[in-house]
Parts: sequence; C-alpha cells; structure tokens
Amino acid sequence: MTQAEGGLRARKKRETRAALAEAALRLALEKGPDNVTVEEIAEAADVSVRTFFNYFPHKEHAILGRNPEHIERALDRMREAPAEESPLTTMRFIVHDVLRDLEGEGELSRRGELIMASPHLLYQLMLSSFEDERQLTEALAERMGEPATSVRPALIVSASGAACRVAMERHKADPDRPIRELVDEGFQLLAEGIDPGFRVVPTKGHP
Amino acid sequence: MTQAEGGLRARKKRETRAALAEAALRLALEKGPDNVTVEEIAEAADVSVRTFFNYFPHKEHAILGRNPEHIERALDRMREAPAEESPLTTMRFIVHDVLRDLEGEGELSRRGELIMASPHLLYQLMLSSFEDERQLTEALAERMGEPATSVRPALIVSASGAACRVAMERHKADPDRPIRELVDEGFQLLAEGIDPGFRVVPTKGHP
DNA sequence: TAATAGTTTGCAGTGAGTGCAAGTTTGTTT
DNA sequence: AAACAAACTTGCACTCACTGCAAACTATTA
Repeated sequence: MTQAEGGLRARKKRETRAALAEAALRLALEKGPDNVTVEEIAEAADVSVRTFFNYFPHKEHAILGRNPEHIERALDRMREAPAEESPLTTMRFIVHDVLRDLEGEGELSRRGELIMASPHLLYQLMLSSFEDERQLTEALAERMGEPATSVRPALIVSASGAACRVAMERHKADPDRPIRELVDEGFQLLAEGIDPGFRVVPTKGHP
Repeated sequence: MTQAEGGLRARKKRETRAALAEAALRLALEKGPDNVTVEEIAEAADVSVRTFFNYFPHKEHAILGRNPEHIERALDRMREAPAEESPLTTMRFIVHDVLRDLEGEGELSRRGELIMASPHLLYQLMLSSFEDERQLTEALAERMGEPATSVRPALIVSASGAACRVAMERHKADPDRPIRELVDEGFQLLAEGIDPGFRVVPTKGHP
C-alpha cells in the first residue's frame, strides 16, 4: 500500500475535502443552506462538481462536515471509563466533551442554528447520530456486561440523545439558560426517574 | 365557504390522496422504496406526476402515508387524561394506541421494516415526529401546569420517543420479543430512573 | 523512465421537485 | 339554466441533485 498518509496524494485529498467542507459551511451560512448549489461549492473549492460527489454523498454531508474524531473520542471515552462510573455519568461526560469542542470552534451557535433551520441538514444529522447511537450502544452494552439485545444500554444512549436535543431546543428558545445547565437538568431527570407516578395498569400480556 | 366536506370535490380529493398513498406503499413494498419513481406512483393512481406533487411534497411522504388522525388522537388523549394520571403513563397509552392502529392495519411489520430499511423514509418519519413531539410537549406542559420552557415535559415526550425507537430496533433484532413488552420495559426504566448510580461531579456552575 | 494505481473531470442521462399558464371540473349565484 | 367564480388537474419548461462511464491526468513504485 502506497505510503500511508504522509504522501502528496493523501495530503491533497485532505486539503480538497477540507476546502469543500469549508466552502460548503461558509456558503450555507451566507445564503441559507437551501440556496446553495453544489456547483457553487465546487467552484469555491476549485474542483469540478463531479469531484464534489467523489468526496461527499450529499450536499448536506459537506455542510455538516461531521468530524469523525467526535465519535471516535466518544467511543474511547466509553471504553476507558473507570469501572465504578455509572453509564449515564459517562454519557454526560461525552456530551459535555462534544459541547466543549463545538464551543471551541465557535460553531455551536452558528452551525447549530443552521441545522435547526434546515430539514435536510437535520436529516443528515439524525442519520449520522443514529449510527453513532448504535456504536455507542454496542460499546456500552459490552461495558455493562449486558447482552446486545438488552433494552437498558440502548435506552440510556438514546435517552441521552433526547436530553441533548431537548437542551438544544430549550436553549434556542431561551438563550439565557446555558446549554450545559439544561443538559445537566435533563440527565438528572433521566437518572432519578422522569416520572415517579408512572403506573402501568395491570398489563394484559400479549394480545 | 363551499360545502365543507361532503361535496363531490372533497370526496374526490380524499380518494386521490388515498389512491396515491396506497400505490406508493404497495410499489415501495414490491420494489423497494428506492426503486420506485414518482412517475410510477402517479401512473398507478391514474393522475399526472404534477398532481402527485400537489398532494405530497416528497415521494417519501406519500409512502409514509402518515395518518393525521394519529397525532390528533394523541393530542386528544393528552388533553383529556384524568388529572391523577401521571405524564409518562399517558405517553404509554398513546404509544400503545398507535401500535394498536398499526397492527390493525397489518402494517406494523410491513411498513416498519420498509422504514427501517430506507434512510430517506426514516428522515421523513423523524421530521414529522419532531413536529409531533413539539405539539405533544406543548399539550403536556400545559397539562402539567409548567412553563413552556421547562425541561421536564419536553424530556418526557422526547424520551418516550426514544423508548419507542429502541423498542422497534430491539424487536427487529429479536422478533420473538413482542414489541409491547419492549416498549413497557423502556417506559418502566424511564419512570424509575435509568441510572441510579448517576453522579455529577461537583458541578462548576455556569462557566 | 516505464508501468501502475489512484484521482479528476466531462458527458450523458435519470429523476426529484417547482412555477406558470391553460384547460377542466365543481360549486354558487342569479 | 346560464354564467361566473373558485378549486383542481395537467403539460411544459426549467433547475438541481446525483450516478455511471470512459478518457485524461498524476503521484507512486519498480
């Protein structure tokens, strides 16, 4: 296999990808995500339209420019979590970690609003977070020593995602409440039980 | 205003819509959702392609054929819930109600699998369920007498959605476990608290 | 430097989705 | 019943996303 990643070829690929993602985000912010064409993005990155599609399957994917490092770090964090740390606690760390990154890039609000404003972006984000959730669930189930078909690990991951989304929405509606505070409130509720009054009427088994 | 809903015109519209949705689902099941064109659907329903788009904004929307009654019934159930019924209990009823409908139409598995198998369908489903969640959250917040910006009602609704999704996934992975059982397990966990061991490290307040 | 393998690009084509204007059907008014 | 208005359908022309293919190009390796 050619020289792994230091070569001119590999570097150029990284650069092209970065240029495309950058152009996509910039243009989307400038003109609104639905008013950008692939043609413009390609032009701005100085490649052909066809090349754009060699790098990204959809326009949205480029705008979103998901950083593969995020999920990687999240998985690492999950696997290396101290044995005595409870699952939801780990999930909370992961969420805060991602938030820190986004804030660091100064992109939390910019990209966040962009996403919230465009159904198509939301779509891609959801799809990728589905995949993320799947991987995280797998890692968590293993860590908890539960079978992969168990409900609890999956629900812990998925509900954490729900808490995130709720926090983002509420933060958008009321920007004075810091998002981390909202996230923590959500996790606290999930941990303690979201509804102490819950009662299932005598369940009638399967039909 | 013309005669409200008994007229020929209104009936024809309903019929056309139904014919399109029916054709869309049938063809999607036959050929796989990605191999159906709008042209085929329109042809099968005996209208022009242009007319198809007068009824549905996307192909996926037609295949999904979301029944507006579902969310309406859910909202009614939410508003009319007895005062002493806890929020999550109400959500559970709503979910079971929808499940019953789907089973009744014999569509739970057919349409469910179709959706799970196609990213684009999942996309539309998520988008519409976002809207549903928003409405349900609003109704729940009012019922709980909480401000609309409160985290708990939103999280209850959103986490219930998570429980549903988890149940569907697990059911798909292991069809022997009835979906209702999986749903109930999820709700039980949410109610009790998903993670008794959760501890936030001495929280550092807002940055 | 010649062979090789990875990349870019143009081209041709399918299909989604939209706006417009003309034609048709249904409902209302007189 | 005739005339009018409103709603619905349709064809047409158009933009844009996205794909497969084959030719041209370029970094890498022998």
